Amino acid sequence: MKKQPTREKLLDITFDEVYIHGYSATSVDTILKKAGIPKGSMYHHFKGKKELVLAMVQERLFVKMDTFFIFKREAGETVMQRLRNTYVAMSKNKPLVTYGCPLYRLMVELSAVDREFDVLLGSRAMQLHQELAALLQSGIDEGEFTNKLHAESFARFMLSATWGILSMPPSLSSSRLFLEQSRFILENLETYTH
Amino acid sequence: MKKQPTREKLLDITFDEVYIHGYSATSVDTILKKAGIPKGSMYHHFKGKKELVLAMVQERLFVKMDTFFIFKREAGETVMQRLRNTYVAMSKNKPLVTYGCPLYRLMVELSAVDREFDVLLGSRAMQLHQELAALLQSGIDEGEFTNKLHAESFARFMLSATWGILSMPPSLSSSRLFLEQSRFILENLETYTH
DNA sequence: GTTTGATTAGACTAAATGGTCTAATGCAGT
DNA sequence: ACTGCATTAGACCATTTAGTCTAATCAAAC
Repeated sequence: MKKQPTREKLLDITFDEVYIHGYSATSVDTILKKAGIPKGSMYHHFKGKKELVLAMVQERLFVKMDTFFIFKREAGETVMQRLRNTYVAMSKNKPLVTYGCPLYRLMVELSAVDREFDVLLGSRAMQLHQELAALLQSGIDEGEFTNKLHAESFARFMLSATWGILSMPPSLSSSRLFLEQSRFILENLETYTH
Repeated sequence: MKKQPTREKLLDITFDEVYIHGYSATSVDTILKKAGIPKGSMYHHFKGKKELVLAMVQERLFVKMDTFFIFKREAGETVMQRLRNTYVAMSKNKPLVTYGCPLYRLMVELSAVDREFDVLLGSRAMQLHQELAALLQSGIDEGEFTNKLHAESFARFMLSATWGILSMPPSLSSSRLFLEQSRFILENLETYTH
Protein backbone atom coordinates (compact mmCIF):
# COMPACT_ATOMS: atom_id res chain seq x y z
CA MET A 1 0.00 0.00 0.00
CA LYS A 2 2.10 2.85 -1.24
CA LYS A 3 1.61 6.35 -0.02
CA GLN A 4 -0.86 8.45 -1.95
CA PRO A 5 0.40 11.80 -3.23
CA THR A 6 -0.47 14.60 -0.82
CA ARG A 7 -2.78 16.48 -3.11
CA GLU A 8 -4.85 13.42 -4.03
CA LYS A 9 -5.13 12.27 -0.46
CA LEU A 10 -6.34 15.72 0.58
CA LEU A 11 -9.03 15.74 -2.10
CA ASP A 12 -10.27 12.31 -1.02
CA ILE A 13 -10.57 13.21 2.64
CA THR A 14 -12.09 16.57 1.80
CA PHE A 15 -14.79 14.86 -0.23
CA ASP A 16 -15.70 12.55 2.64
CA GLU A 17 -15.86 15.32 5.21
CA VAL A 18 -17.69 17.89 3.13
CA TYR A 19 -20.15 15.32 1.80
CA ILE A 20 -21.40 14.46 5.25
CA HIS A 21 -20.78 17.57 7.32
CA GLY A 22 -21.12 20.25 4.67
CA TYR A 23 -18.71 23.05 3.83
CA SER A 24 -19.10 25.28 6.88
CA ALA A 25 -19.02 22.52 9.43
CA THR A 26 -15.85 21.02 8.00
CA SER A 27 -12.65 22.48 9.43
CA VAL A 28 -9.30 22.50 7.71
CA ASP A 29 -7.66 21.08 10.83
CA THR A 30 -10.00 18.09 10.83
CA ILE A 31 -9.17 17.30 7.23
CA LEU A 32 -5.48 17.66 7.95
CA LYS A 33 -5.65 15.40 10.99
CA LYS A 34 -7.63 12.71 9.18
CA ALA A 35 -5.29 12.86 6.23
CA GLY A 36 -2.20 12.92 8.44
CA ILE A 37 -0.84 15.81 6.44
CA PRO A 38 0.73 18.96 7.93
CA LYS A 39 -0.64 22.39 7.33
CA GLY A 40 2.17 23.87 5.30
CA SER A 41 1.84 20.99 2.93
CA MET A 42 -1.78 21.74 2.26
CA TYR A 43 -1.26 25.46 1.89
CA HIS A 44 1.46 24.71 -0.60
CA HIS A 45 -1.02 22.91 -2.85
CA PHE A 46 -4.05 25.11 -2.25
CA LYS A 47 -4.51 28.79 -1.52
CA GLY A 48 -7.03 28.07 1.23
CA LYS A 49 -10.04 26.11 2.34
CA LYS A 50 -12.31 27.40 -0.36
CA GLU A 51 -9.89 26.59 -3.14
CA LEU A 52 -9.36 23.12 -1.72
CA VAL A 53 -13.07 22.44 -1.78
CA LEU A 54 -13.55 23.93 -5.23
CA ALA A 55 -10.82 21.63 -6.52
CA MET A 56 -12.42 18.68 -4.73
CA VAL A 57 -15.73 19.44 -6.38
CA GLN A 58 -14.20 19.34 -9.85
CA GLU A 59 -11.82 16.46 -9.37
CA ARG A 60 -13.82 14.18 -7.09
CA LEU A 61 -17.47 15.13 -6.79
CA PHE A 62 -18.10 15.67 -10.49
CA VAL A 63 -16.27 12.47 -11.32
CA LYS A 64 -18.21 10.36 -8.85
CA MET A 65 -21.48 11.69 -10.21
CA ASP A 66 -20.75 10.07 -13.54
CA THR A 67 -20.86 6.70 -11.81
CA PHE A 68 -24.51 7.03 -10.82
CA PHE A 69 -26.10 9.36 -13.34
CA ILE A 70 -25.65 7.42 -16.56
CA PHE A 71 -27.56 8.91 -19.45
CA LYS A 72 -25.66 7.20 -22.24
CA ARG A 73 -27.62 4.36 -23.76
CA GLU A 74 -26.12 1.03 -24.54
CA ALA A 75 -26.78 -0.45 -27.97
CA GLY A 76 -30.43 -1.39 -28.50
CA GLU A 77 -31.53 0.00 -25.19
CA THR A 78 -34.71 2.07 -25.00
CA VAL A 79 -34.77 5.32 -23.06
CA MET A 80 -37.13 3.79 -20.50
CA GLN A 81 -34.76 0.89 -20.00
CA ARG A 82 -31.80 3.23 -19.60
CA LEU A 83 -33.61 5.25 -16.97
CA ARG A 84 -34.86 2.20 -15.11
CA ASN A 85 -31.33 0.84 -15.02
CA THR A 86 -30.00 4.14 -13.81
CA TYR A 87 -32.45 4.21 -10.92
CA VAL A 88 -31.62 0.63 -9.99
CA ALA A 89 -27.92 1.47 -10.06
CA MET A 90 -28.54 4.49 -7.84
CA SER A 91 -30.56 2.44 -5.38
CA LYS A 92 -27.57 0.14 -4.94
CA ASN A 93 -25.25 3.00 -4.12
CA LYS A 94 -25.43 3.06 -0.36
CA PRO A 95 -23.92 6.46 0.45
CA LEU A 96 -25.98 8.03 -2.31
CA VAL A 97 -29.23 6.66 -0.94
CA THR A 98 -28.25 7.41 2.65
CA TYR A 99 -26.78 10.88 2.36
CA GLY A 100 -28.14 12.11 -0.95
CA CYS A 101 -26.46 13.52 -4.00
CA PRO A 102 -23.31 15.41 -2.99
CA LEU A 103 -23.85 18.00 -5.72
CA TYR A 104 -27.34 18.79 -4.58
CA ARG A 105 -26.34 18.95 -0.92
CA LEU A 106 -23.63 21.47 -1.65
CA MET A 107 -25.96 23.50 -3.84
CA VAL A 108 -28.52 23.67 -1.06
CA GLU A 109 -25.89 24.82 1.40
CA LEU A 110 -23.90 27.26 -0.71
CA SER A 111 -25.58 28.39 -3.90
CA ALA A 112 -27.57 31.17 -2.28
CA VAL A 113 -24.61 32.42 -0.37
CA ASP A 114 -21.47 32.10 -2.49
CA ARG A 115 -21.20 33.19 -6.09
CA GLU A 116 -18.28 30.97 -7.06
CA PHE A 117 -19.87 27.81 -5.75
CA ASP A 118 -23.16 28.81 -7.30
CA VAL A 119 -21.56 29.13 -10.72
CA LEU A 120 -19.53 25.94 -10.49
CA LEU A 121 -22.25 23.72 -9.08
CA GLY A 122 -25.01 25.36 -11.09
CA SER A 123 -23.21 24.85 -14.36
CA ARG A 124 -22.85 21.16 -13.62
CA ALA A 125 -26.50 20.92 -12.71
CA MET A 126 -27.39 22.53 -16.02
CA GLN A 127 -25.13 20.18 -17.89
CA LEU A 128 -26.84 17.25 -16.22
CA HIS A 129 -30.19 18.69 -17.15
CA GLN A 130 -29.17 19.04 -20.76
CA GLU A 131 -27.86 15.49 -20.96
CA LEU A 132 -31.08 14.16 -19.53
CA ALA A 133 -33.20 16.34 -21.80
CA ALA A 134 -31.18 15.13 -24.79
CA LEU A 135 -31.84 11.54 -23.79
CA LEU A 136 -35.57 12.18 -23.57
CA GLN A 137 -35.54 14.08 -26.84
CA SER A 138 -33.87 11.15 -28.56
CA GLY A 139 -36.72 9.03 -27.25
CA ILE A 140 -39.19 11.40 -28.86
CA ASP A 141 -37.30 11.51 -32.13
CA GLU A 142 -37.14 7.75 -32.33
CA GLY A 143 -40.84 7.40 -31.65
CA GLU A 144 -40.55 5.90 -28.19
CA PHE A 145 -42.38 8.88 -26.70
CA THR A 146 -45.23 11.08 -27.89
CA ASN A 147 -44.23 14.56 -28.91
CA LYS A 148 -46.56 15.77 -26.17
CA LEU A 149 -43.60 15.14 -23.89
CA HIS A 150 -41.65 18.33 -23.36
CA ALA A 151 -38.15 16.95 -22.89
CA GLU A 152 -36.63 19.99 -21.25
CA SER A 153 -39.40 20.48 -18.71
CA PHE A 154 -39.66 16.85 -17.83
CA ALA A 155 -35.90 16.56 -17.46
CA ARG A 156 -35.95 19.46 -15.02
CA PHE A 157 -38.72 17.86 -13.03
CA MET A 158 -37.04 14.49 -13.06
CA LEU A 159 -33.77 15.89 -11.82
CA SER A 160 -35.05 17.96 -8.93
CA ALA A 161 -37.54 15.31 -7.87
CA THR A 162 -34.82 12.68 -7.84
CA TRP A 163 -32.55 14.96 -5.86
CA GLY A 164 -35.32 15.61 -3.42
CA ILE A 165 -35.95 11.93 -2.89
CA LEU A 166 -32.26 11.10 -2.54
CA SER A 167 -31.56 13.84 -0.05
CA MET A 168 -34.18 12.82 2.48
CA PRO A 169 -32.55 12.35 5.89
CA PRO A 170 -30.92 8.96 6.53
CA SER A 171 -33.52 8.18 9.15
CA LEU A 172 -36.27 8.45 6.53
CA SER A 173 -34.52 6.91 3.54
CA SER A 174 -33.69 3.46 2.31
CA SER A 175 -32.98 1.71 -0.92
CA ARG A 176 -36.53 0.33 -0.95
CA LEU A 177 -38.17 3.69 -0.36
CA PHE A 178 -35.98 5.29 -2.98
CA LEU A 179 -37.08 2.81 -5.63
CA GLU A 180 -40.68 3.08 -4.56
CA GLN A 181 -40.65 6.82 -5.00
CA SER A 182 -38.63 6.91 -8.17
CA ARG A 183 -41.14 4.54 -9.71
CA PHE A 184 -43.70 7.36 -9.73
CA ILE A 185 -41.38 9.45 -11.87
CA LEU A 186 -40.95 6.63 -14.36
CA GLU A 187 -44.65 5.88 -14.27
CA ASN A 188 -45.29 9.46 -15.21
CA LEU A 189 -42.87 9.27 -18.09
CA GLU A 190 -44.43 6.03 -19.27
CA THR A 191 -47.64 7.94 -19.83
CA TYR A 192 -45.94 9.45 -22.85
CA THR A 193 -44.91 6.18 -24.50
CA HIS A 194 -46.59 5.20 -27.72
CA MET B 1 -43.57 50.66 16.89
CA LYS B 2 -43.18 49.21 20.34
CA LYS B 3 -40.19 47.12 21.26
CA GLN B 4 -40.55 43.40 20.68
CA PRO B 5 -39.82 41.20 23.69
CA THR B 6 -36.21 39.97 23.61
CA ARG B 7 -37.00 36.32 23.23
CA GLU B 8 -39.37 36.83 20.31
CA LYS B 9 -37.02 39.17 18.51
CA LEU B 10 -34.22 36.64 18.87
CA LEU B 11 -36.33 33.86 17.40
CA ASP B 12 -37.27 36.02 14.42
CA ILE B 13 -33.71 36.99 13.58
CA THR B 14 -32.50 33.45 14.16
CA PHE B 15 -35.03 32.16 11.66
CA ASP B 16 -33.87 34.60 9.00
CA GLU B 17 -30.20 33.84 9.49
CA VAL B 18 -30.44 30.08 9.75
CA TYR B 19 -32.88 29.85 6.86
CA ILE B 20 -30.42 31.39 4.45
CA HIS B 21 -27.00 30.57 5.87
CA GLY B 22 -27.70 27.29 7.62
CA TYR B 23 -26.97 26.30 11.20
CA SER B 24 -23.19 26.02 11.10
CA ALA B 25 -22.58 29.18 9.13
CA THR B 26 -24.72 31.26 11.46
CA SER B 27 -22.88 32.73 14.42
CA VAL B 28 -24.43 33.76 17.69
CA ASP B 29 -22.67 37.11 17.51
CA THR B 30 -24.20 37.86 14.13
CA ILE B 31 -27.68 37.15 15.42
CA LEU B 32 -27.04 39.31 18.46
CA LYS B 33 -25.73 42.19 16.40
CA LYS B 34 -28.65 42.08 13.95
CA ALA B 35 -31.11 41.86 16.81
CA GLY B 36 -29.36 44.58 18.78
CA ILE B 37 -29.48 42.42 21.85
CA PRO B 38 -26.57 41.87 24.24
CA LYS B 39 -25.13 38.47 24.94
CA GLY B 40 -26.09 38.06 28.55
CA SER B 41 -29.65 38.70 27.55
CA MET B 42 -29.66 35.85 25.09
CA TYR B 43 -27.95 33.42 27.42
CA HIS B 44 -30.53 34.28 30.01
CA HIS B 45 -33.30 33.07 27.71
CA PHE B 46 -31.48 30.16 26.07
CA LYS B 47 -28.83 27.72 27.25
CA GLY B 48 -26.83 28.14 24.06
CA LYS B 49 -26.87 28.33 20.29
CA LYS B 50 -28.33 24.89 19.78
CA GLU B 51 -31.19 25.47 22.18
CA LEU B 52 -31.93 28.80 20.55
CA VAL B 53 -32.21 27.18 17.15
CA LEU B 54 -34.25 24.25 18.44
CA ALA B 55 -36.69 26.73 19.96
CA MET B 56 -36.77 28.72 16.73
CA VAL B 57 -37.61 25.56 14.79
CA GLN B 58 -40.59 24.84 16.98
CA GLU B 59 -41.88 28.35 17.46
CA ARG B 60 -41.17 29.87 14.07
CA LEU B 61 -40.24 27.36 11.39
CA PHE B 62 -43.00 24.87 12.15
CA VAL B 63 -45.53 27.66 12.38
CA LYS B 64 -44.56 29.23 9.06
CA MET B 65 -44.84 25.86 7.34
CA ASP B 66 -48.53 25.78 8.11
CA THR B 67 -48.94 28.83 5.93
CA PHE B 68 -47.78 27.10 2.75
CA PHE B 69 -48.56 23.43 3.24
CA ILE B 70 -52.32 23.46 3.56
CA PHE B 71 -53.85 20.00 3.48
CA LYS B 72 -57.19 20.87 5.02
CA ARG B 73 -59.94 21.00 2.44
CA GLU B 74 -62.50 23.74 2.30
CA ALA B 75 -66.14 22.74 2.00
CA GLY B 76 -66.95 21.11 -1.34
CA GLU B 77 -63.37 21.15 -2.52
CA THR B 78 -61.94 18.06 -4.23
CA VAL B 79 -58.54 16.73 -3.25
CA MET B 80 -57.14 17.70 -6.64
CA GLN B 81 -58.42 21.23 -6.20
CA ARG B 82 -56.91 21.45 -2.74
CA LEU B 83 -53.52 20.35 -4.00
CA ARG B 84 -53.61 22.63 -7.01
CA ASN B 85 -54.42 25.54 -4.75
CA THR B 86 -51.66 24.59 -2.39
CA TYR B 87 -49.10 24.58 -5.19
CA VAL B 88 -50.33 27.93 -6.47
CA ALA B 89 -50.08 29.35 -2.97
CA MET B 90 -46.55 28.01 -2.65
CA SER B 91 -45.53 29.48 -5.98
CA LYS B 92 -46.55 32.91 -4.72
CA ASN B 93 -44.39 32.62 -1.63
CA LYS B 94 -41.21 34.28 -2.81
CA PRO B 95 -38.72 33.18 -0.14
CA LEU B 96 -40.09 29.65 -0.36
CA VAL B 97 -39.55 29.44 -4.10
CA THR B 98 -36.20 31.19 -3.90
CA TYR B 99 -34.59 29.48 -0.93
CA GLY B 100 -36.61 26.32 -0.57
CA CYS B 101 -38.45 24.81 2.35
CA PRO B 102 -36.69 25.74 5.59
CA LEU B 103 -37.52 22.39 7.16
CA TYR B 104 -36.00 20.47 4.29
CA ARG B 105 -32.89 22.63 4.19
CA LEU B 106 -32.22 22.07 7.87
CA MET B 107 -32.83 18.35 7.50
CA VAL B 108 -30.33 18.15 4.68
CA GLU B 109 -27.75 19.98 6.75
CA LEU B 110 -28.23 18.42 10.15
CA SER B 111 -30.19 15.19 10.17
CA ALA B 112 -27.25 12.95 9.39
CA VAL B 113 -25.09 14.66 11.93
CA ASP B 114 -27.14 15.58 14.98
CA ARG B 115 -29.56 13.26 16.74
CA GLU B 116 -31.71 15.93 18.38
CA PHE B 117 -32.31 17.84 15.17
CA ASP B 118 -32.92 14.60 13.33
CA VAL B 119 -35.65 13.64 15.76
CA LEU B 120 -37.29 17.05 15.88
CA LEU B 121 -37.23 17.74 12.14
CA GLY B 122 -37.90 14.14 11.18
CA SER B 123 -40.99 13.91 13.35
CA ARG B 124 -42.40 16.99 11.69
CA ALA B 125 -41.64 15.57 8.26
CA MET B 126 -43.47 12.40 9.19
CA GLN B 127 -46.43 14.36 10.47
CA LEU B 128 -46.57 16.23 7.19
CA HIS B 129 -46.42 12.96 5.33
CA GLN B 130 -49.29 11.55 7.35
CA GLU B 131 -51.45 14.60 6.80
CA LEU B 132 -50.86 14.43 3.07
CA ALA B 133 -51.47 10.67 2.98
CA ALA B 134 -54.71 11.18 4.90
CA LEU B 135 -55.84 13.76 2.36
CA LEU B 136 -55.15 11.37 -0.50
CA GLN B 137 -56.84 8.53 1.33
CA SER B 138 -59.95 10.62 1.80
CA GLY B 139 -59.92 11.12 -1.96
CA ILE B 140 -59.85 7.37 -2.46
CA ASP B 141 -62.60 6.77 0.09
CA GLU B 142 -64.84 9.34 -1.53
CA GLY B 143 -64.31 7.86 -4.98
CA GLU B 144 -62.26 10.70 -6.40
CA PHE B 145 -59.29 8.36 -6.89
CA THR B 146 -58.96 4.72 -7.90
CA ASN B 147 -57.94 2.39 -5.12
CA LYS B 148 -54.89 1.60 -7.23
CA LEU B 149 -53.46 4.75 -5.70
CA HIS B 150 -51.34 3.91 -2.69
CA ALA B 151 -51.86 7.00 -0.56
CA GLU B 152 -48.88 6.55 1.71
CA SER B 153 -46.36 5.90 -1.08
CA PHE B 154 -47.63 8.66 -3.26
CA ALA B 155 -47.61 11.11 -0.37
CA ARG B 156 -43.99 10.26 0.31
CA PHE B 157 -43.10 10.79 -3.33
CA MET B 158 -45.06 14.01 -3.53
CA LEU B 159 -43.39 15.43 -0.46
CA SER B 160 -39.78 14.69 -1.34
CA ALA B 161 -40.25 15.65 -4.98
CA THR B 162 -41.79 18.96 -3.97
CA TRP B 163 -38.97 19.60 -1.53
CA GLY B 164 -36.47 18.80 -4.21
CA ILE B 165 -38.04 21.23 -6.65
CA LEU B 166 -38.35 23.98 -4.06
CA SER B 167 -34.79 23.68 -2.85
CA MET B 168 -33.13 24.14 -6.20
CA PRO B 169 -30.62 27.00 -6.02
CA PRO B 170 -32.02 30.53 -6.46
CA SER B 171 -30.16 30.87 -9.74
CA LEU B 172 -32.09 27.92 -11.16
CA SER B 173 -35.50 28.50 -9.61
CA SER B 174 -38.45 30.74 -10.23
CA SER B 175 -42.13 30.78 -9.59
CA ARG B 176 -42.76 29.76 -13.18
CA LEU B 177 -40.36 26.84 -13.12
CA PHE B 178 -41.76 25.69 -9.80
CA LEU B 179 -45.28 25.53 -11.19
CA GLU B 180 -44.08 23.88 -14.36
CA GLN B 181 -42.40 21.13 -12.42
CA SER B 182 -45.07 20.65 -9.82
CA ARG B 183 -47.57 20.16 -12.60
CA PHE B 184 -45.93 16.82 -13.39
CA ILE B 185 -46.66 15.63 -9.88
CA LEU B 186 -50.30 16.62 -10.18
CA GLU B 187 -50.49 15.14 -13.66
CA ASN B 188 -49.28 11.89 -12.24
CA LEU B 189 -51.88 11.96 -9.50
CA GLU B 190 -54.55 12.77 -12.04
CA THR B 191 -54.00 9.40 -13.73
CA TYR B 192 -55.62 7.87 -10.65
CA THR B 193 -58.83 9.88 -10.91
CA HIS B 194 -61.98 8.09 -11.87
C1' DG C 1 -40.16 53.99 48.60
C1' DT C 2 -38.16 49.66 49.37
C1' DT C 3 -37.37 45.10 48.41
C1' DT C 4 -36.93 41.25 45.34
C1' DG C 5 -36.36 38.64 41.30
C1' DA C 6 -36.03 38.91 36.46
C1' DT C 7 -33.60 40.92 32.86
C1' DT C 8 -30.06 43.59 30.56
C1' DA C 9 -25.40 44.86 29.69
C1' DG C 10 -21.08 43.91 27.94
C1' DA C 11 -16.24 42.89 29.37
C1' DC C 12 -13.93 38.72 29.52
C1' DT C 13 -12.30 33.77 28.50
C1' DA C 14 -10.89 29.48 26.41
C1' DA C 15 -11.02 27.00 22.44
C1' DA C 16 -11.25 26.64 17.59
C1' DT C 17 -10.82 28.74 13.26
C1' DG C 18 -8.32 29.81 8.82
C1' DG C 19 -4.05 31.29 7.55
C1' DT C 20 1.32 32.62 7.67
C1' DC C 21 6.10 31.89 8.20
C1' DT C 22 10.61 29.96 8.23
C1' DA C 23 13.39 26.13 8.52
C1' DA C 24 14.16 21.42 7.21
C1' DT C 25 13.98 17.81 3.92
C1' DG C 26 13.70 15.34 -0.31
C1' DC C 27 14.81 14.67 -4.93
C1' DA C 28 15.95 15.59 -9.86
C1' DG C 29 19.33 17.00 -12.95
C1' DT C 30 24.14 17.92 -13.47
C1' DA D 1 28.48 15.18 -4.39
C1' DC D 2 26.23 19.57 -5.43
C1' DT D 3 22.87 22.66 -6.72
C1' DG D 4 18.16 24.32 -6.96
C1' DC D 5 13.43 23.81 -6.61
C1' DA D 6 9.38 21.53 -4.79
C1' DT D 7 7.58 19.86 -0.85
C1' DT D 8 7.08 18.96 4.04
C1' DA D 9 6.86 20.25 8.77
C1' DG D 10 4.74 22.41 12.43
C1' DA D 11 5.23 26.42 15.51
C1' DC D 12 2.97 30.55 15.46
C1' DC D 13 -0.65 34.30 14.67
C1' DA D 14 -4.92 37.06 14.42
C1' DT D 15 -9.66 36.52 14.40
C1' DT D 16 -13.81 34.47 15.42
C1' DT D 17 -16.29 31.20 17.95
C1' DA D 18 -19.50 29.82 21.75
C1' DG D 19 -19.97 30.59 26.27
C1' DT D 20 -19.21 32.81 31.36
C1' DC D 21 -19.40 36.18 34.87
C1' DT D 22 -20.55 40.08 37.61
C1' DA D 23 -22.55 44.41 38.01
C1' DA D 24 -26.27 47.41 36.72
C1' DT D 25 -31.09 48.17 35.76
C1' DC D 26 -35.91 47.45 35.67
C1' DA D 27 -40.49 46.38 37.14
C1' DA D 28 -43.82 44.36 40.13
C1' DA D 29 -45.30 43.51 44.99
C1' DC D 30 -45.41 45.17 49.26
